[in-house]
Amino acid sequence: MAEEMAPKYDPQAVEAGRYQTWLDEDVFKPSGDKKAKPYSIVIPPPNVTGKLHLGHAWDTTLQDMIIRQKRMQGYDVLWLPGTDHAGIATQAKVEAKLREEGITRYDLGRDKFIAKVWEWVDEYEKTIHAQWAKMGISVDYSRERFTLDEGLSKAVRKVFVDLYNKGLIYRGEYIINWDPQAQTALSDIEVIHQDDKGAFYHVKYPLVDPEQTFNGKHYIEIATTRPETMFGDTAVAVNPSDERYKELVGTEVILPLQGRHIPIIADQYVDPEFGTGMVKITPAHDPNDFQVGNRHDLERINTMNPDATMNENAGKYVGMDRFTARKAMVADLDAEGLLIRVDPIVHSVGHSERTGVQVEARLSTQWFVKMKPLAEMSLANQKTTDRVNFVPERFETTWSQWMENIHDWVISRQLWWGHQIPAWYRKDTGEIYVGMDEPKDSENWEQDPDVLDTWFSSALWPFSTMGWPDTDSEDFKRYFPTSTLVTGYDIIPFWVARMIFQSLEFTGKRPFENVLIHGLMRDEQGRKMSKSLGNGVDPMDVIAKYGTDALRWFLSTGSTPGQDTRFSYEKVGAAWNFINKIWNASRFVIMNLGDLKATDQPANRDRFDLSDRWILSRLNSLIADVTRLNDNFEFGESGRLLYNFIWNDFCDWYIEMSKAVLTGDDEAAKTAKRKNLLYVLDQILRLMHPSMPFVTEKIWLSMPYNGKSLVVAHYPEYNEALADDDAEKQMSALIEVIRGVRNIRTQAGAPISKPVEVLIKTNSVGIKNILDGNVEFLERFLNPTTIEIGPDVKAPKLAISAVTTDAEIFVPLAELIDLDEEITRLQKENDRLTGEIERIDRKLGNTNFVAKAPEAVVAEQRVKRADYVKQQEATVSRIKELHANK
RNA sequence: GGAGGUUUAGCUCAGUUGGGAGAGCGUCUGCCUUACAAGCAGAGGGUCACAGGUUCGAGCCCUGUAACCUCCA
Repeated sequence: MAEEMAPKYDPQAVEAGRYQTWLDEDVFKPSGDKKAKPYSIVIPPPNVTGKLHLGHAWDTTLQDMIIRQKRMQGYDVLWLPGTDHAGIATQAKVEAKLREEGITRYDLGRDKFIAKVWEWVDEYEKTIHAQWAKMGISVDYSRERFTLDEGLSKAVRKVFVDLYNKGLIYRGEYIINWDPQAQTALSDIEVIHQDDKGAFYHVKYPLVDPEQTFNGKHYIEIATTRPETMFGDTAVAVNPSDERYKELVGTEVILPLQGRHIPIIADQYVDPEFGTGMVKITPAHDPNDFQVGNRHDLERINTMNPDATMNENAGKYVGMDRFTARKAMVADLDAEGLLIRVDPIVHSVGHSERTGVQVEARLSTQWFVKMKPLAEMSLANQKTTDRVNFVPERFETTWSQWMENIHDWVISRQLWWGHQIPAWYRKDTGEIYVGMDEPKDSENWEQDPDVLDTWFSSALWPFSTMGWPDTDSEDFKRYFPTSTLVTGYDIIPFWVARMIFQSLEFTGKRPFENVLIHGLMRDEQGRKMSKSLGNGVDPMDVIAKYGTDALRWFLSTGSTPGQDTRFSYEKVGAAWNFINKIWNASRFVIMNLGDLKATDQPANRDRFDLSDRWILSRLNSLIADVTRLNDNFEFGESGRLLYNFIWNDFCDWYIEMSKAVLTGDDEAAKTAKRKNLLYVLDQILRLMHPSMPFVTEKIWLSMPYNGKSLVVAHYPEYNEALADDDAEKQMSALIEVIRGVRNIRTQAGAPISKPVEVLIKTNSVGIKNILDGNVEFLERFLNPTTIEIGPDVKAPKLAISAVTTDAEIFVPLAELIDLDEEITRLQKENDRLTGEIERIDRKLGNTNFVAKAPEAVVAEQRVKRADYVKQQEATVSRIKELHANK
């Protein structure tokens, strides 16, 4: 039964309770239809203790659009949701919370601490679920996964053990990125480089040999940005080809403040152009120096504790924080006359992605994945038919370049929250055991206390969530490999790349056929949204203001694939306006259905008027275009087409024209019109449902149907029988005439409420027939006193005119017309037409153009020319007449 | 240093195998026309960053330059 619709779209009223109804109706689960093709997506799992931001909202909206359309198209659709334990981020949060209570994780101990984190997880998971519900995403909750689930943890252990046994995971001492606040190792991509203010400290390193001088001095000059690591220096290096320092190589200097004798060595690594061309080598505190140290067999002296305070190797500076120690040492160098000068510089400094503190290069024993073989395999796979399609394509370059320059992946993290590394060390011998389960004589072994990098488990997400390593599991067989993955470009190395190589390595297949990459959501000024700037926008606030559908429409159509987008409430407001337009168009249709019984078919063709044939033809090509564009993930383009069709074709023309019929007294025509209005609206709602599910469902259910839910209704399909070029041409002619008269009215300052006489002179039988056949529409749109149409229509002496392709329009407005003004206007029009004709003549006069351009293009120019000429002739003769009347 | 992106109307952005550039918002004018005034009907507004090249023809393809942004080293 059609219920009364409010005159204004109210998202709160529309959305209330709807999501729960969908869940109750269980429409988000796969159909399980074995004859249908499967289509699957796994959600990029958000941090379980985080909150969804606009980036998530964007990401999930795109996925939901794809999923809802595929579901309506009859695919057996699975969208699998889940969350990520986010090791370092989550642990940092809980530790911060504990700090407020004045305790540390060590006070609690590992087991109690982890229990505490689980409490948090349970609480925060609810937030994410509530947000997903608000967003309206059609995921299958019965398959929801968490990266620390038993099944997924088993997958993690299996992958670790297998890679270890294949020699692709190893443990070793290496210089790694160290977060001194979280006190854990970080992988290279968890380090954010940013330009910081620092200084080059020029320091004297005295020569050991009392007889030796260099440039007449008894010392050499070393420039360093990190004097606090000085106590770890084990050499000074110069470039072997640097003539200036050749004589020094092989001699020794005295390490200032410390007194140790260290050698001067030659190594390619040193850039002679940079600084003084001499660098101190500190193998335990710099990754490059570490490499130099390996080449020259230098001692590695670690001078810092894990919390970045100085250790006993730093002499009297022991216990000082690294930055305090820097100041103290510089002051002491100065006091001893060893500081030459301090040059301020801006240089790139690594910071922890999570805690923001300056990262230390630290020597330690960690677990690594040997990346080269995995990277090579991934790159090779892109040359096969099992390749991953990056959309847009250019992101494949981002990925492949990263894979080509790959470094080994540090996977151990000195955290408690995560997958504990399945490696055990024998207490007495130190022997290493790696396995799925702990050794039988577990009392003799101790498990590695560290956990794995979170990305190690998310890399398995597309298949671990499907039941792997149980390769016989139904979901794994049916829905893996997945169809499409949707994520931002910022996460390509972290996640996309790792899913690809882990999937290829362990399942022999790509994890997904397509990876759709979107950009970043920026603020109104184009800045990245960030906590520190405080410019983040909570999607829930946007929804409270404009509704989910408006936010979704903005997110899904407001951007180009791969491109960043600026958020603004104004844009969401525009989306609201559009939905309000749909709402009101629907309101009009539903209010005018009369006693029309349930139908989802158009009227019989023999009852069609021109506007019916036209709108159905337009709708039909819209369906083809939207389907094609969406299949290519071009949602912005398809959105524009939908917007234009609904607002311009459907609302401005079709509905307006329908009023002529609906207010008439031909009952059969009325019924046909009602059916067609309902049909087109129904198709529109189906097309719009994937991007704005709430409002379309609400409207659809208030139509005289027996439909259960749009979620599982059929998506429109192109129907050859509805294509009608003839109707589209005729309608264009009709619209042209109506616009012509409207233009005249504006020029004359004659509002629509003032009836005017309309004269249309045309020699074209076709045009006359169209106009005669649709005179009811002309009357409705033009408010004429009389309309005269034909070849013999006489141009009135005083009238404003307009010229269309095959007709001249006159509106006699003796009292309103300013002859000179009208002549000037027509003269301008004449000039424009002259210009157009000249331009075309230049083209057609070019023999190369006529010879080489496609025939259709040449023909089109000829048609255009003929049209312009006709219009010009009419304009010129009109000017003459007006002159004659002066 | 390497790679990628961006540069189109006042603002934010589209522009689908090259065939005289569009939208939203804003501006101006006129309308409370029975779905919508958050609306309707009109209008104005652009040497498509710059310089070359290819082509009958370039916003689109090629080369170079500039500015801004991002990633990597």
